[in-house]
Amino acid sequence: MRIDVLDKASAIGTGLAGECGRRTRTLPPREVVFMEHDPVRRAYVVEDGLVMLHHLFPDGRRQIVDLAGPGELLSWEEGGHACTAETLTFCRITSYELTRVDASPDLQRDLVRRLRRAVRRTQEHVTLLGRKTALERVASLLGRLMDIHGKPAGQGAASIVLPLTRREIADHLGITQETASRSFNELRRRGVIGYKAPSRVRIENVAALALLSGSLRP
Amino acid sequence: MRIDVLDKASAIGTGLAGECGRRTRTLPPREVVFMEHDPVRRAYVVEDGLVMLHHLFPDGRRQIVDLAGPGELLSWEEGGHACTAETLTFCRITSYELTRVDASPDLQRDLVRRLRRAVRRTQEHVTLLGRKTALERVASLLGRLMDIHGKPAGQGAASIVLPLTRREIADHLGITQETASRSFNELRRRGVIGYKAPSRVRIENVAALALLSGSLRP
DNA sequence: CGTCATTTTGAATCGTATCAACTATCGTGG
DNA sequence: CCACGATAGTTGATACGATTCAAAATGACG
Repeated sequence: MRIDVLDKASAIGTGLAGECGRRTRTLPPREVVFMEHDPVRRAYVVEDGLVMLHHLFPDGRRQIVDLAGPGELLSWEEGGHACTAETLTFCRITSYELTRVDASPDLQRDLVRRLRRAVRRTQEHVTLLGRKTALERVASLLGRLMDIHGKPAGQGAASIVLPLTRREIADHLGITQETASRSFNELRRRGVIGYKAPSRVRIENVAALALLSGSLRP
Repeated sequence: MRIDVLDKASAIGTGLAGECGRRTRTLPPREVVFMEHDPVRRAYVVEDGLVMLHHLFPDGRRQIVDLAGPGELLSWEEGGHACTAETLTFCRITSYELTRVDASPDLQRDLVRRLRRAVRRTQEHVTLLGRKTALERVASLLGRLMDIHGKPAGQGAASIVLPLTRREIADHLGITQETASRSFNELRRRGVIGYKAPSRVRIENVAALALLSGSLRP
């Protein structure tokens, strides 16, 4: 069945390789976009869907360094890729040949804007990892996914489908899957969120969630 | 006395504001370059010295998000500054008016290269905060400061002067000052480093330090 | 409807934080 | 130049949040 999805995707896969080194691809969930250590030849922008950037330690520890949603730059580093990029949902990803980027000031300006946003996003994640509690981390992530993904569900509520497992959430937030699970349940116990299936979360109280995510005045 | 240094610096302070919105300033240690929430008007590159970027939580928690050494981009974010920048040593900092950056492709290319390095640096810090132990964090920081700052001291040894207090090191590494201090002493106990004054560290065994900093195959 | 992966829960343990001295260092003024 | 107070660093005892290990419960999917 995994194979089926892959084949289906390959069919859609080839985008129009039209002008100046731009390429758009559609990928199924759990597909590798590029691998750690690969040379960086293109800049990737997520048009639609959610992609994770992760780094694996030699001893098995894993850090999901960044999540990139629609409009966000996935990677445009110096030297080889420092992380592996993998889709979490069906994705449309546009990439630009780096040699061509230099030639087009307009394109460069656009990518720089996205790159600057990526810096800010990553810096914010640094403050999350450096100084937030487990509960604050989970609340922060839910807030971010809500902004990217969430559909309004009336009365200051919203619903989101989590495309990450508890394990992946943990590896993004610098905690363990058990702690992630306990934090979700704690948020539920407090009435901030609700869910029957672990991946279909309803934010019952958006304001409370924002408060719990730290970095907001109490 | 603090006043004296400031005055001295002000004297050196004004750089040649020559071509196209570039400005170079020399600042004494512990001087604010720009403040959180200030609008971003310039891109800053550290020519010489060490600068920290830090973010303050409303409840007093602090995260030192980044350290920028010679040749490294300090800030060029979207929107207002997310962090305050403060010198740790005497610094020479060049900044470029953003409106002029757009106009000069050469300058833009140069800054983009530095910006891409900043992303990688910050991503590496994410993995440090997400998945490393206190000892690994301190070892990693010493390794980085050695690369920036360190002077060879024979037989695979090096000496560095730490321009950060234990408290600042802790706020950079997502630990407490006590844990930072204990980690330093643990490294000393193991013979990896040595010091009499807390800020004048000698790396006795560079290879062992690299090994302890994690992310290296054992 | 059975199998496998994911999630949850519980209990014990561990690493780091916290709180509280104590010591060392440094800049300052007597 | 030395004594002083202030700041920074170290150390110890205890507490707590998160991890670890184990097992049960739930959910996804053929």
